[in-house]
Amino acid sequence: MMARTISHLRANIRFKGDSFLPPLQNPLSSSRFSPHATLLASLLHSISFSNNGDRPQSRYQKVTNLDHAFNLFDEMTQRRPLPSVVHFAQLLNAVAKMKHFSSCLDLFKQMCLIGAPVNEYCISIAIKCCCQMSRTNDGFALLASCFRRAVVPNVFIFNTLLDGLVVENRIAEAERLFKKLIKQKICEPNAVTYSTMIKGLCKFGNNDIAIGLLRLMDERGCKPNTVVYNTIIDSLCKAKMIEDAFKLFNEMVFAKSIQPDVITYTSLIHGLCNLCRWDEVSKLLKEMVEDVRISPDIQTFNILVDAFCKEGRVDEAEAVIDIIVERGEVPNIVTYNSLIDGCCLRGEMTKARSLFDSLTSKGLVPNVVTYNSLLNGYCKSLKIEEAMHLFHEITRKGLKPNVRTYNVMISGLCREGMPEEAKHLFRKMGESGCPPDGITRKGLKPDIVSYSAMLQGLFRVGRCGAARKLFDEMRSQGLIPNECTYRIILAGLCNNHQVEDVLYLFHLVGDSKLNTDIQVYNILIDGMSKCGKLDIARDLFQDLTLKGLKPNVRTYTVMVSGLCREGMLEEAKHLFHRMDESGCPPNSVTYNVLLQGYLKNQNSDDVEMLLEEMDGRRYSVDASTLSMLIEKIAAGSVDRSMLKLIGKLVPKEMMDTTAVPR
DNA sequence: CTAGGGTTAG
Repeated sequence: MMARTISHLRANIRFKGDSFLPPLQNPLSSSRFSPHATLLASLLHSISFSNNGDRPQSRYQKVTNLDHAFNLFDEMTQRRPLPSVVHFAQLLNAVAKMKHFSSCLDLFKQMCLIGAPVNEYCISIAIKCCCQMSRTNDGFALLASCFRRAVVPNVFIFNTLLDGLVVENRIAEAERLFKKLIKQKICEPNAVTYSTMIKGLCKFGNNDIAIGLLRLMDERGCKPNTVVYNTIIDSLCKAKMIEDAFKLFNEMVFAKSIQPDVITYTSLIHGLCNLCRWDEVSKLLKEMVEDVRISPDIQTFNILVDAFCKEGRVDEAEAVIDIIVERGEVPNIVTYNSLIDGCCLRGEMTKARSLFDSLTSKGLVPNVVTYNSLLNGYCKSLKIEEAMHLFHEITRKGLKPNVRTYNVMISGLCREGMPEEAKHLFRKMGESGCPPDGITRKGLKPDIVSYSAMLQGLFRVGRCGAARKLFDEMRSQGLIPNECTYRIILAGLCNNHQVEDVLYLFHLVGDSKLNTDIQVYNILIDGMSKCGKLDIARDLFQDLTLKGLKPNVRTYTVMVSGLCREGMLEEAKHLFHRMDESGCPPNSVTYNVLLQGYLKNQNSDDVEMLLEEMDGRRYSVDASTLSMLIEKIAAGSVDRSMLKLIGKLVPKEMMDTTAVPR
């Protein structure tokens, strides 16, 4: 009766609590906070609080710091008779919950040493610690000790080990263990076993097999639950297979009557955000809020904040943060990291910096993600000094730079033509050892992105030999070059006039996926014509259509540029006119390229016509075109009467820095 | 009393 009253009350409160959320058609015209709503909110809070007061915790469960835990453990081991295994287990669990996995293992080993009682619960905690530290093999060694102690391992232990294998990406072994449990009837998998195995399959993109396993568990009499469905739905969303995700969602809700929860909705909303399907995001958000059992939480809102930031709508993201606060939730570091990253991506470093500086006053501590966004922003804004300064601050603050941190710095230094400094960091990242807390973490290893950035830097300063050596080193590390590496190498070789090597590599790769990319052709066409091999560039341009590739604006532009370079103005003009017909209209860059071609070849009438067209399309001249125009006017090869028109084509920002003759 | 699902970065 009481339970029914509470749940009824809760439902009502949740329902009225909807007024906290703005109308969903426009999530940003936020409704103000009514006093009534405040009252309901505090009531809701008190209800969820009183429900929570289960059982008092024992002194072993209450341990909150490591010293305390060790002292208590020492005291326990002095007692005779020894305390019960339950108390030891509670202490172990408390230490594990604090994420002091290796300390927890030390305590477990000591227990074994002094002959304290050890049951399968203690062993499962110890195994959990091994797995959490990516030392699943040690977990299996502990499993062996189960057999020696005549302790029968239970399904908890196997689930933990299975998860350890999945965490370490040892998917084949996970599958083997899973099958062995069933075939040898070691223990019957439960829903957790299935969801863990399904998570592993999803992690490797085997969504179909994961769905197969979902069917299998049902057939074997293990009812799928929300977690199992959520795991697959999220994986489908991440693979942009949103229709399949919704198919499963409908099956779960309507055919199986399994309740979706906040995680189900959050996954789907995230998937829709990634596809920019905003109407459906609103619809789902509305559906979620109208279901009295479900309410969006901070993670749901963080996804919305991030989505707005990625759309470049930082103002709207900030409005979502206001809504979070109005609803009585607390924005966390993830919320602000998205916001800071959004500013950095738009080059708004002053705002990013002031957000960063305001974190402390909000009780938030920047983490390595925060720093990486700022580093990236500073590097892209060519403020390498500021980035370097911040990079050193990371370790000073007791944080550990990760591979991304290093990669951002490496590419930033390379972009500035400082490959030596980049290489220093590149070598340094491998040396990072164990942090002082004794938790063993793997040292950082340069990954494919680190190598690619480094290669780009070496090519930039013309050090092809060093690039070649680094490429071989990368291969010897077992790193497979990806499409990005491939493009960097092609462009690098082109820029250094290594024509034969480029063509050799291109033909070596043949018709593989790498060469069915228009970007590759753009690099090659541009590269070949810059190396004076216009005939090869032309062949490539002919070739790409045969391979089923569609030239884009860049393709046409580099081709026009190549033709202009060789003074083949008629052909350039012809190609230029073909662009509109091909549904690929020239952009500002194309116009500038052709204009420079005309200017170099003293084609005054065409210059005027092109300038008029640019004005009509609201395009502007770039800095190098402008200086060439000025030069030609000074030399008298372009008529001064065009100055007025030219003035219209100079963007405002350039007016301040460039002297335009009057 | 232990085990499984959703958010941020190049």
